Order: sequence, then C-alpha cells, then structure tokens
Amino acid sequence: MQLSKKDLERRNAKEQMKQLGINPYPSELFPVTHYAKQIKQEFDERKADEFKEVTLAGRIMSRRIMGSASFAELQDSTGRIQFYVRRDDICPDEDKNLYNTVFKKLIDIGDIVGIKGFVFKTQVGETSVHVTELTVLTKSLKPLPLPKTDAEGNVHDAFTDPELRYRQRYVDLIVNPKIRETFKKRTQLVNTMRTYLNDKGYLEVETPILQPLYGGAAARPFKTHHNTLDMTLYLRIANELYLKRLIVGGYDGVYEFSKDFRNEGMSRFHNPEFTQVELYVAYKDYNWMMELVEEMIEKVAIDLHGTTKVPVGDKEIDFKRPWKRFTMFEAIEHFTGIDISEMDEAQLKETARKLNVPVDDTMGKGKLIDEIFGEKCEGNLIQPTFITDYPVEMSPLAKRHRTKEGLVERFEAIANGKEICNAFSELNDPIDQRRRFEEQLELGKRGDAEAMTLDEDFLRAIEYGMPPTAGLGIGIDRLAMIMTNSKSIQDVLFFPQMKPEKKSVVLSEDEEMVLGLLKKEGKMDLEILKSAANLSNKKWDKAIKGLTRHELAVVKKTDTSLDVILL
RNA sequence: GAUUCGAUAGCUCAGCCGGUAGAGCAUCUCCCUUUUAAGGAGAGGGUCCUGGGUUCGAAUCCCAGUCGAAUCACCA
Repeated sequence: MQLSKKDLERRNAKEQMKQLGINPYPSELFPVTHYAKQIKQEFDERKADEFKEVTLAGRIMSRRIMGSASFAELQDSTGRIQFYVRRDDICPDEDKNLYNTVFKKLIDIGDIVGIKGFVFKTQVGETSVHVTELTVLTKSLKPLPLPKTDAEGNVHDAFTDPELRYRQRYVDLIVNPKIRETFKKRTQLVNTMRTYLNDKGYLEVETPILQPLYGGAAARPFKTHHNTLDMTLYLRIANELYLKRLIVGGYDGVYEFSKDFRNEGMSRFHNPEFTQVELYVAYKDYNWMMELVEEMIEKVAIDLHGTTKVPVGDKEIDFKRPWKRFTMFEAIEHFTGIDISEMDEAQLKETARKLNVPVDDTMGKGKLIDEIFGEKCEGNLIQPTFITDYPVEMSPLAKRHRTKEGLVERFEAIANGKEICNAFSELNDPIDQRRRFEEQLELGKRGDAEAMTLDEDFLRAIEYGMPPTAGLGIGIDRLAMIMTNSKSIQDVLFFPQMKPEKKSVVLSEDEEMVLGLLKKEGKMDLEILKSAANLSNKKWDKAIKGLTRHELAVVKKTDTSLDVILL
C-alpha cells in the first residue's frame, strides 16, 4: 500500500508515543462516568459541585491551540462537547512533555482519548470540561474529513460524496452525526413492530435462506451451489411458503424479519438484498389485516416522530387511521376515467396502448392491469392508501374473492407513490393452488422470467389443511426511507451493494511492458508475446505469472495453441 | 439496460479561450493560558480517474474505458 505523507506522519507520531512510554492502544477498560449530551443538558453553574469530576471518552474532532492552553472537541456516542486543556494542569511538574509533545504534537484530530476533569462554562458561555487528566485510548492513523459548522449553521467542507460515504460508512458515521440518527430510527422502527407483534402473541421464527426451490414472490433469484450435496440452491426471494407451512403446523401467528435476495436491477429503491417482515395469522382475512397494518404503521410513526405526521421531501404524510381505501379498478377509473373492470385481454391491451403504457406479448390479463395501475395510479398516491382486490392472474398465492369473479382478496398499502406492504387472504385450497402454479408455469413458458415455480412440498403441506389465514409482507427499507425522509435506499442501508473498489495494483517494469504489448492485441499467442517482450526466460516467467496473479491476464491452452488473453 | 452529468491536494471546490497546477480547511515549523468556522507568521503537499489520439505543447480538445450520481426502465 502506498502511504501518503500524512499517513507516515501519524505512524511516526504513534512510534514516538511508544518511545515516551505511552501505549497508543491500551488494553485496560476506561470507566466513563458521563456523556457529552448529558453534561450539556444537565450542567448549570449553580450545580457545579455535581460535576466536579467527570470522565468521558471519545474522538477528538477539532482543536484550537493557543500556546500553553487549548480548546478541543470530544465526540462520543451522544454528541460533542468542548474541553479545555491547560499545560500547567496536566503537567504540574517540571516535565511539560505530556502537553507540549504528546497533546500538541502527537495527538491528532481523530484520535480516541479519555478525559477527566470538571465542568465549567467559558466566557462565551460554552459548557466545557476543564481537563485534569488526559489518556490516549486509540491512535488514529488516517486523517478524517473535517466538516465545520459556522455561527450561521452553514456547513463547510461537508463530507458529501455518496460513493465515499457508502464505501466508507464508518467515516460517514463519524463526521455526519445525522446519519447515526437515521440508523437509530431504522432500528427503532423494527423494534416497534417487533414489540407490537410480540404483544399480540405471535411467534418470531427463522426459516431457510438457502432453498432448493425459490418461491413466494415474482422475482429472479440468486443461484448458488452446495458442494457436499452437489446441488443448486437459491437465496430466498420471500419467506411466504415456509411460514405458511408453520401455520399448517399449528401456530396461530408467525412472523419473520428477514433478508431476501432478488437478482434484479439496482436503483434508489432497489438493493439486491433487502429486509422484509412477513406475518401470517390463522383464522383471519385481509380485512382484518388492513386494520392491523394501519394500527402498526401508525404506531411506528408516533414512536419515531411523536406524531402521525411524517415529513417526506416537500410533503407531509399522515399515517393517522383510518387510511383511504380503493379497489384497484376504482383507482384506475379515478386516475384515467376508464372502467376496465369488464374488459378482456384484447381490450386491456388496446386500453394500455391508448394510455401509453408499454405492453408486450408475454403479458397476460393480470399483468396488463398491473401495468396500467403502476403507470397511471401508484405514483399519485401520496397519503397512505389501501388498494384492494387484485386480478387473480397476478396473485397466484391469494384466495379468490368471496364475491367478485376474477379477483383475489389482496391489498397493498401505498404511501409516497410506492408500495409499502402487500397482503392477502391466503389461498388454502390445495387443488386451486396447484392449478395456479400450473398457470405460472405457462407464463414462464411464454417468457415471463419472474413466473413462479411449482413447489410440491408446499402443496403437500396445504393438502393436510391450512386454516383460513391472513398474510402480510412489509418492505422495511422502503418504510424506513419514508420514516427517515431518505431519498435513496442506500441511505437506510449501512452497507449498500456497490461494485468493488478498483484494485490499485503496483506492477513491476517487466509486467508493465508485457501488459502494454498485450493491451494492443487483447489476445496473443504466448510464443509471439514472449518473443515480442524479449525477456530472459526467468524474467518472462516472473512477469507473466505476476500478471495472472493480479488477474490482469490469463493463459489459456487450446488443442492447437497457447494463448494469453487480456482480462 | 438507456440517457444526462461528474471525477483536480487528506476534505470541499476553482482552473477548462490548449502555454510550468490554485484557494479555503487539514498537515508541518514558530508565536499565543477562556477560544469556538480562534488568530498571526512561514513551509510542504498533486500519476489533474485510466488508456489512446490531435498538437511544438493537453487538467483543458477528441475517442475508448473505469467508477460514481441523477432520471427512466424491470422490480419490493
């Protein structure tokens, strides 16, 4: 690794600390008595006695050295607090090294230290800790980006480059404290839902991520391989089929917070792995489930914001119950003025064309309706709204509607123009379920890459009998985006999926030269390349092995030749 | 996958009529015992994303690529 001058300076400072007998990475526990936020909230000059001795630990975020006294800021998990170091306080004897050398020269911004002292207010009124003892806890070898906020609240030199923020989230979390809040809210959101579901007596369970058959949603999976069993396994795209097996097994209510994986495009709404909660409750239907969703999400909003009203972009979304309800056909009629409820496939295709909704031949009736809805309605639904009663063709796991022909008892909740949950009265007629799976196989043959596969074991399970059940799935990332006012899914994932950082490979002169020759051709016969390189056998061997080790080139043997191929 | 925009010092950015690479903060040296975007004096720091091309000369113009962002498409 190439070290910058600043890297070297910090490494050097670390060595000097050691020479002065200071361990830059001590092992002993450091007993913290107070936190930054707590002191700033509670301190008052009349109560100075209560803050005669406080101990804090954290990272140094700024320094203002004024000769033999200094101000600096310490950042702990709760925030920042200023501290004041005076040479003659921390070095009462002749030896002034701790201040002059260690504090002023060897300690840098970014280092983690412990401070002990008393709390006071400076002449300008800033609550600060007057340090009497300073302990190095961890020497930092990398300089931090240093955003600063001026008196008007303007941030200067902010660390904003999304690529760096996502790739080095740890730095993002250090210098952009609001990011830490976003992720705390995300966890609170999950905690609220978990508490709510536990209080209802439902059982949190875990089901397989590696599955021999993937199912429960319309999506393309990730494929992997198990060596011992020598078989293909898929990463789950949904939990549905396993959770329903548990309802067959006799639990009244089961739920799972789970990472699911879909091998599809990435965007500000899509990450290849994402989090869902799925819930199944026996002896209930989709009407009952709508009420649960309203109540649970309203509770999330209140727990996170203290109110049902949540700011999202330039809008305000109010999660107060009850939410608006539309059937899918009503919604389409509302936004397009066209009643499609009685149309056949040809008429739907014609209508879609008229509305400028793109169509192709793989689309069946259900898919066409879904496209029209997605194109013309979904984005307009800002306030939380339930859309109910979907076409049977696009809901192969949902129960047929008790009164409306061709529809199923399904709903989605939509907020800020995006689906936040999907639920239905679960199909528990095994004969009908088999037929629906078979229809999916047909769609697959027509070219629908997301059509579902037929799961014989799941069918066997419901042949034993699954009670009438209501099922629900909520996209946690999407909900977290709304609840934290985040524009991108990457802002609610600590480590969003990204392409790997480009390896910076340092090549030898010979390797560079051979690579240069190869780059002109892309692919060359090994003997030709070798003679063009004009190296000794030994040097040639070293260069070509270096290139293949760095995965810049590969040597491939065919029946007739030995080729070197540029990667 | 498509289109548009971007990549210059550790961070944020300027330079882009082609002519030896700049600012603020950070870093280093010195001064400064209640400052707060502390201040003052001085110094160092760059494969201008990569590779080609045009040119006497390219950070700047052209082509290709890498990475990223935004919008759209598929999707939760």
